Amino acid sequence: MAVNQLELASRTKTINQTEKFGISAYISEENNNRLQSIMYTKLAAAGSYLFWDGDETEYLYYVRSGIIKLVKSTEEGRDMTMSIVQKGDLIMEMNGFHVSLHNFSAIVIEDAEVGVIQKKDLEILLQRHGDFALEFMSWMGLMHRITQSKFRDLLMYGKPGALASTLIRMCNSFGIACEDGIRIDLKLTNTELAEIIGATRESVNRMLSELKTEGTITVKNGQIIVQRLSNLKGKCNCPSFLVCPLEICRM
Amino acid sequence: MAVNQLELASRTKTINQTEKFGISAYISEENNNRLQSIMYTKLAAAGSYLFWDGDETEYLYYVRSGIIKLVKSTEEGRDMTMSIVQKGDLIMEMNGFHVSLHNFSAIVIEDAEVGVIQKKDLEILLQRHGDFALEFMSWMGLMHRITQSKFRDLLMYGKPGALASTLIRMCNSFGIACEDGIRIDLKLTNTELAEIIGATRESVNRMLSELKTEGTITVKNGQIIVQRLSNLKGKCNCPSFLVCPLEICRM
DNA sequence: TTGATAGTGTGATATTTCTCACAAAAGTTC
DNA sequence: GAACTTTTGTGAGAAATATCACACTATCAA
Repeated sequence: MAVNQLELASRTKTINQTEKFGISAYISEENNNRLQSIMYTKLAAAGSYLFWDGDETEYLYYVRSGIIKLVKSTEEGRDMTMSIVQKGDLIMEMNGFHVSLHNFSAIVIEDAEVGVIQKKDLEILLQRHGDFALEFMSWMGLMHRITQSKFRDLLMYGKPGALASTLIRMCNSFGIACEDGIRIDLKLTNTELAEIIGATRESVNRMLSELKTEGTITVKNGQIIVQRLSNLKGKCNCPSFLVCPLEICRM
Repeated sequence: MAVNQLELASRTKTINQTEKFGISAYISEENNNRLQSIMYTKLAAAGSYLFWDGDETEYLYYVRSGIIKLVKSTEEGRDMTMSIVQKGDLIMEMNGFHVSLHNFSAIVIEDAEVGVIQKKDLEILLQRHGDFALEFMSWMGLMHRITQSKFRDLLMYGKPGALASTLIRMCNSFGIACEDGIRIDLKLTNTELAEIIGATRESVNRMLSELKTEGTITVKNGQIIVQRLSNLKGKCNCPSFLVCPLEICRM
């Protein structure tokens, strides 16, 4: 049985592609233009780094296209992916406008075009336009809530729950409705998935196998298609989508 | 061997008690006064709730005294403590100034006096005073970074690492220098500790026993005294405190 | 001071997750 | 399309963590 139509409509990015995405959905047209006006464009090839863990937080990055992952590395070489961002997302990591250091690296995983914003320029803009500052704060608050709900899911329901939560979020952020269900339009290896949920590649592999035999997911051309979203929801205690605000349930 | 003096000085709340604490350390005297001016005082007894998961996010709470924990409950009755806040902390959970719902409950664990702030009043204040808005954003950014680093620690180094990280953070937030080391001035049961790190009471109990026999910690009057902070740091890959900004390593 | 209640300590066992080892499959390059 | 390289799949065993059961200790209120 496929996912019901209401879910498809609300849960996938297809309908959103014609609409506003990322931070622009949270700020006015005018303020969005202001924000755009202080960026300069930079192209970043897959595999390159926008910044490294420990660099100064001098700039913010507005993602125009491509995919970028935010990764914390440990000395022992185990990486943890904090977030995966795309078109419309703003990469910002700073406590204020004074000097501080990045806590993770930004690795481009699909060729990207980003708008680079000088912290100082943003500060001037925010100070001058009170309404922009408020909108920006709203967005910051939302990002914080996403982080909280994400990590809560990763901690509370074991690795299968963590994987299920991640797959649901990927549906909401990268999903495209298709006849079989929701296709996650993002190619990740099992190792990359493991780094998101804090598990080993082998565990992820076994869990995915089980989801396949259950009929919850299927894989086509290396992309995961979620056939039974409700199965995933059950594994991570995701309440009915009326209660769980979609804007928070994302990567 | 006790903790070295430099560490003691920087890592405990003793020196900070005469200084600014919580959000007031991040905003100017003038803006702090503005913030105080829109609060009304409320007393909340231990055991009471400031708000419940699912309530509308109508107010913010500035903690003047007492201790409050922010808890997410699941249907199966397993709770997870997201944060423990104290004097100077601001409890805020909102994506912007429109209607939204709390994602966790705020439970008073030591009699508290809080300043209640109407979301609408704060909005006016922030819009009117651009410098306040910037300071407020700095603080929001910092809170987000604390959340990220906390959950990262909870996920990456197993339960012993999660416990070690939590104990270090408790030293920084509630620690008082004493002759044996750092006394954590907060009484938590093993169950409460378990709810912070996402483990069972029994696991916490066994891990604490081991820390005791190692000589890393000791318990006096129901409070934990950390005797060898470096032992804890080793367990959660905490880099030297010159690299890890203290403002981020807190509860 | 005595129950009642809440919290701690600990063994035995089950379950989850990781580790290691290696084979099979898929993707890339020349 | 042969030779690499990367990724996936899987078994066996080890390690970490949870579960259950119950005794013990501390705290508190009458």
